[in-house]
Amino acid sequence: MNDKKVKQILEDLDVENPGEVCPIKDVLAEVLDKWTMMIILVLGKHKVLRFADVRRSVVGISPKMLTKSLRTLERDGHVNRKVYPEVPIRVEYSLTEQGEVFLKKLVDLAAWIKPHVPTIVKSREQFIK
Amino acid sequence: MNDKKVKQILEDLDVENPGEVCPIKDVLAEVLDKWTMMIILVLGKHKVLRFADVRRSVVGISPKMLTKSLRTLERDGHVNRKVYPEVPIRVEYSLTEQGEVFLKKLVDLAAWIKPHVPTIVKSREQFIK
DNA sequence: TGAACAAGTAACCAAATGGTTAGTGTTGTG
DNA sequence: CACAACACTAACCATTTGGTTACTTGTTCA
Repeated sequence: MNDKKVKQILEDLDVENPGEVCPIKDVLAEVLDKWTMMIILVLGKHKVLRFADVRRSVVGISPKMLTKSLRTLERDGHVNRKVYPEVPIRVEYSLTEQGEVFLKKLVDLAAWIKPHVPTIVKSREQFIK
Repeated sequence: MNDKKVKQILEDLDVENPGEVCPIKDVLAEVLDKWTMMIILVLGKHKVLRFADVRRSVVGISPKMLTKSLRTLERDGHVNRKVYPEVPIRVEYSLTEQGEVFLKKLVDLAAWIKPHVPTIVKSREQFIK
């Protein structure tokens, strides 16, 4: 591994600067959150979904967390929120271009980690105490 | 984006299987945890560190979280823990080969996300309410 | 004799996280 | 005329998370 690159990233992530807000860590943490990740993935698959659709697709999510996660994704520019002021109201969610980029990275990450998982599971089983 | 691949990952991540334990999500979540990530990075930079060294390098971490994170990393096979039964006791931590692989991926991920951060920060500022 | 050291561990506590349930307002349907 | 549909929001509460502080253990050094 390239030491210079590691050192650079350590600086970028502000490991030695206590108390500082690090936007890189922040953006990463938010996009890699359990529910957020799932929402990006289902929006990647279905392209356009209404609130209730996402709720059905992401099994187990509560309306509270769904709203919260969608707002964060919207705020960070990963998701479009389009409101149709009909009655009953209709709201459609979809990935932005930036959201698509993140989707791609998430899929890559999951695909990359997949073959490592059996080894790790084995390592866990052998770990006593 | 390749729809087949997204569909495959959605299946791998068990989005539609409620209550199931998904090892991929699990392994990802543990390695991407705030403190765990920092520990992998400082071990990548310094190669071998004692408990107190890691504590100094990862500014702000409490001994409780340090122990917990190191145990998880050891359990998952990312970190070696070598005990020298001297007095006072000496314990050295270093990355395993697998840990080095994860380090590389973490650095790649951070490096990749870095140029996206200013756009996201701007998007946040423009987001009202 | 007793303080210091290393690598934790134990006990306690505050804060954050997130689930559940009920409610909002309007309109089309049985 | 009551109820379902939709996209949330508010209030409440249980659980989880993680920080702080003090303690352990055996030997060496002052």
